[in-house]
Amino acid sequence: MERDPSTPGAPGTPGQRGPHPHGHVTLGDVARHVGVSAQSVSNALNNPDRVSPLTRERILAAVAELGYRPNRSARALRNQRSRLIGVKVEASRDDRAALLLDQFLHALAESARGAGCHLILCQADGEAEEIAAYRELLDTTSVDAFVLSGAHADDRRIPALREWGVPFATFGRSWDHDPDLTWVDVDGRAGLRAATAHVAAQGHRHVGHVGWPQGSEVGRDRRRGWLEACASLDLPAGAEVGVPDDFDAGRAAAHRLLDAADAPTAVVCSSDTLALGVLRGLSERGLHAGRDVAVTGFDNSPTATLSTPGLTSLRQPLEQVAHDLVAGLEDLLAGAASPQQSLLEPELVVRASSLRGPTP
Amino acid sequence: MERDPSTPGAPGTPGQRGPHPHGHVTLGDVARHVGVSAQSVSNALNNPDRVSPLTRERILAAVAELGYRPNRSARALRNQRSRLIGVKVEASRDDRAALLLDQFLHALAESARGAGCHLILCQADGEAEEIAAYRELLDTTSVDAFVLSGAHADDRRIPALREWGVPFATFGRSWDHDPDLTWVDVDGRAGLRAATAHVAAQGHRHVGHVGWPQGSEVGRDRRRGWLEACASLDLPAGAEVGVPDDFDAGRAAAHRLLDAADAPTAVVCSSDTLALGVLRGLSERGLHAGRDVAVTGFDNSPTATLSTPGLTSLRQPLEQVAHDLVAGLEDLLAGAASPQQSLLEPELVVRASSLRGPTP
DNA sequence: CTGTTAGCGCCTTCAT
DNA sequence: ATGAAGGCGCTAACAG
Repeated sequence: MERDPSTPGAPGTPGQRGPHPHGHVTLGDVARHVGVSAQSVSNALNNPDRVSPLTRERILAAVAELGYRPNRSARALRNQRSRLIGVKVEASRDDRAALLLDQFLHALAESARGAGCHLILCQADGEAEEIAAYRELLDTTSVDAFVLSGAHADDRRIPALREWGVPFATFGRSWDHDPDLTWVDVDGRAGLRAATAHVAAQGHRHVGHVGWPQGSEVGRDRRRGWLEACASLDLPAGAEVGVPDDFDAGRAAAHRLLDAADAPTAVVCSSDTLALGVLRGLSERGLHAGRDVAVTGFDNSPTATLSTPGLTSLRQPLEQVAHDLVAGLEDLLAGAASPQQSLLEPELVVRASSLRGPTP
Repeated sequence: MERDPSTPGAPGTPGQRGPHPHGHVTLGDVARHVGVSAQSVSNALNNPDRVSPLTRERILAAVAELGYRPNRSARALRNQRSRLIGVKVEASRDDRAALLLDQFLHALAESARGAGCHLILCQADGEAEEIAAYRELLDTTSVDAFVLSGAHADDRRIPALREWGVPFATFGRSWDHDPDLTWVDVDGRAGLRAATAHVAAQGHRHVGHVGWPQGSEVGRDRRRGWLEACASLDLPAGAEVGVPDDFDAGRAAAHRLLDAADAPTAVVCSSDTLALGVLRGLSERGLHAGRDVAVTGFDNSPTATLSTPGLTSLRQPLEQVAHDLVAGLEDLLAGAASPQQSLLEPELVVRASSLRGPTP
């Protein structure tokens, strides 16, 4: 239907846009049209100063007229550079990362385009599978570089890619102070400091925390932000619950915190998932988030907007993250000596769950 | 750092895996290692019967030993086929499509891998931008085919791609009964019939509907499912509200329905976004979803799991959608005469919002 | 059954 | 300033 391979190249066939069966305009077509060599066309486009201004003019006009675009495969073959960046997608889990993936991919695709690159996806569920998928893309010369998301301490992907000698940048730190790693991360510690300061500004003095301090540097880091803010604001040491990052754990955590003698009136959480669990926990006790207990999350996931009440959360600056990742890769590909590392502050998005006013 | 372009090919350099500066094993390397021509190696891999079993054996052994993988660019250049499928990602909107994007992409990447293909992303925000992005991928010979999501009536992308003669398949119908279109869609009408029957089975007789019947065939189709079920179950004609697909509209719709004299005791919605709005509307009136009023949504978005109470919803079989899309594209690329079209049933996922039991 | 030839479209190198 | 030659890695077509 859309294209019938059995009748390639019949002139006038839909999709026929040049003298070739496949309908693509090549360097040679432009050259013939102008009456110069293919080489001059290539130069006019890639080394403008190697060609006289006049011919350059004529060539560019022909390029525009014929709609010439360089063939990606030919260029990649010749230059040993595909202008493709490998990215993994994984099965959606109901956790923070998954909810943001589309926004992140969009931002990354946009930044890549700015660098003249495209994203190629690979699919993998475990770390081993992911490494294998990267290896395949690399062995088939499909990519110039990779962007890894969710880098963590003891990340096996990092030594693997490094050993292969392929440039890569990570969203998330490795937490081992590796000076040779190109990374971008969001400062969760600063984020929880901001959330804590915000609820304190609403008059709350007993600020509890729900997070997952074990097993993850990210969790420890966010918790540290809460602790630091409590200390610097002279709040009494708040209660905290450390749980895995899932909804029911957040729900249970809310009950545990509120059952205590010295129950907090505000709860800052290390993720939206946990915060939404806390919201449910509150509602199960007949309490209203915001009016009775302030609650904040982390990630500003779409869910945060849609929960009842709206969840105050910390927005990750994904556009900036994507931009810095691509810039870091460009540096690596250009042979930069020292890798870029950038730590970005999340932005507090205030909604009803942390405000005393009537629940809207 | 990860790779220093200024010292390519020093033997023993990380990333050095063959005799070439870039460290990739080529057909020629394998051929030399076995003592045959490059052509025979190619044949052993692509036309096994054109080579004697014994040499084939030896060649495959060498391929495995050296870790040969064909160079994607070279193969694409030679075959005029990139084995890349173009897919668009757009800025996340808080609507149904965006929340599912990552799941869909994952499923699609998985299916593509089964067909020996990869996904290449392009980024675009409006329809015009999207068409331009496709055009660029096509002109640079970057893709063999496209998968479009969210096809709708009067979709300008469809005639554009068709005119260019490039194979494509759409997630969503065009609704103009186009027999030449390869599409996969989820049967929203069947979905709303199922949701309506489910709440009826809970004893509800007054089943209202909140959807967006104007401006979208999808909305009209889903509404029709609700109407059909009411008719076939002998339920009295239920009240309905037609609104745009957003959270606040759902919230307002709940109030409008419940203010009426003959207020429904169950509300089936055409999207999770609307259903979540309805949940908030109920909670604002002090009503409990499930116990007081049954509510169902559509999409089974991550949010449905995390809302309070959990939202009964209709899960789209995205794995099957992805599989059928890729199968449809393979058919097109193989020159099939009649395009595949498949309509898949969503699966009702029951949670507390539609159950009379105590809100868990 | 195997090898040689040629060329996909592009760009670096080297003449002119 | 321009063009010719050659090759990136692969495979269809044709020898042998």
